[in-house]
Amino acid sequence: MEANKLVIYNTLNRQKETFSPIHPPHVGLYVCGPTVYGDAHLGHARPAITFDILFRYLKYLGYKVRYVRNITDVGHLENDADEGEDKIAKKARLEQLEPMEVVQYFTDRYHQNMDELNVLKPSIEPRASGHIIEQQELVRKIMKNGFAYESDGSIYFDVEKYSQQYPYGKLSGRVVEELLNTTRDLDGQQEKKNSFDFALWKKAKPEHIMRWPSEWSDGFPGWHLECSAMSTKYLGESFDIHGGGMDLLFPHHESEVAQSTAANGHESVKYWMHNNMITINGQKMGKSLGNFITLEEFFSGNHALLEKAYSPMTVRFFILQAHYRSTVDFSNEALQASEKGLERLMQAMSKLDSMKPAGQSSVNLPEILEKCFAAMNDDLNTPILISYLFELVKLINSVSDGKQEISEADLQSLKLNMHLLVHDILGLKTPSKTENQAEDLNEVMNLLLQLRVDAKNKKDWETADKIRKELTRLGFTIKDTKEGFEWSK
RNA sequence: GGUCAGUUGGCCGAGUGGCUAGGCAGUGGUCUGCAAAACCUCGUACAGCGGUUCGACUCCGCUACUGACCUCCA
Repeated sequence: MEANKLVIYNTLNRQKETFSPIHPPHVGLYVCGPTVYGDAHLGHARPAITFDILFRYLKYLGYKVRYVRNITDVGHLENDADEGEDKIAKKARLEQLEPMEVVQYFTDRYHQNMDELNVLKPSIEPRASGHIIEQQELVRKIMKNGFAYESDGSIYFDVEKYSQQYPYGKLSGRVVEELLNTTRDLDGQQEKKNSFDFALWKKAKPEHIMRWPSEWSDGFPGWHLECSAMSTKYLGESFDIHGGGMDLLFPHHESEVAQSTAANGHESVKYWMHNNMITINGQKMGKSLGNFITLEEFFSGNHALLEKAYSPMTVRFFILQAHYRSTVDFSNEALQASEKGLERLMQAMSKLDSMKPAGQSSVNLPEILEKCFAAMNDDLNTPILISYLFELVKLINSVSDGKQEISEADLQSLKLNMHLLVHDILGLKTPSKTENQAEDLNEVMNLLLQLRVDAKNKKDWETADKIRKELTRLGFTIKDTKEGFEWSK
């Protein structure tokens, strides 16, 4: 197919490269998923949607994709007074819940948000807590290869030793010597040989609830280990694409590279892809900054910074209107611009079916369509794709108005490709109105019956009777009351 | 402080060594009983200062500003 035309930006080499899978037609894709100890916010939507587009597009190109996106439900130290305490455990204790109860709750909420955003489910969604054995196995492997050491029940990765043999920092562009001077104090510092060494296995403190037995200590896996262990388990020692947010580049992904290389003797990932951040007032939207707006709040409009509610599709479209490697700044004005643009696009989509072919096409449709796919092939340039879609919107509207013509063959192609591009590849759908339908019907019925009351007041019996008769014919029961009216169906 | 990005018209946001991004808002029209929608039209923006070039918003350098990472964070 056109598979060989896809070009993606590989963080590893800081340049665009032609995508060529290791074992065509199969593609292995791993993306860092959420840490489920809080509601997903707008920032979480970005990688989910970015890699959803990649997943969809790769499938369109004919690849057989195995998409793995993990759920992080264990580990990750918290950098505050409760030094060394597991995030999940802390939240659980505060709320008097079982850790797994918290995990379940937020995982379900995350899934619901993703469904609303029309993000396809990954092929496998492994949990870190379900892969402790694999992670321990990986620790042993790294130790056996001599790149880790034990210190008071914890196992640390020996960055210095590793860097003598392999280039530590090649992904994020760090230099080991510089790291020496720039690393802050962390828990367990005194146990490490070097401040930049990172934990593979951490001994649990007494108050730490989530813990597993091991030959080193009762503890929990290190902060970066789960992705290495699970990607290897489901995609193999070498796989095609690893994605995630730019903020994970260092130290998370750098450490993954080191772990995999230390364990296997070679790197595991061919293409690293990183989405940029969503900013709010020019600053990163993030948990630690406390300036985030949850997806739930976007959908309901229930947040001080939101002028109104924004539908999941508006949020999705908003994100797709920027390239995934650019930051995108949140504002009500920008959201509302997206909302209106999306509406125009979707209205054109609904006109497609009633379009009539006539004569010769007044535009070069194949050329525009070619540009659409060229945009996708160019590192998933969705904003460019969308700009061409709006050209097609103009075409659809003009043909519908009888101001332009389209040939039979082009019309078929237009329908097919608009559907493909808008629904299948961009994953945009017409918002479901079912929830509002009952309310809408109520409004419409009240309006109609009020008109009937007005007619009765004017003794316009003909109009009043016509309304009742037609509604009755449609299966409604209309009852006049002293106060006005009642209706049922 | 180190590393890496970015600075585009009212807002958002692409891209390119010379030729229209696109959306939203705004202008003036067509259409229309009115309105809306749709379509057409208009706006000549690329942080500042140097340099390379026939020509730079696009390449190079410097300056300013903003941000990301260096610590959990998408």
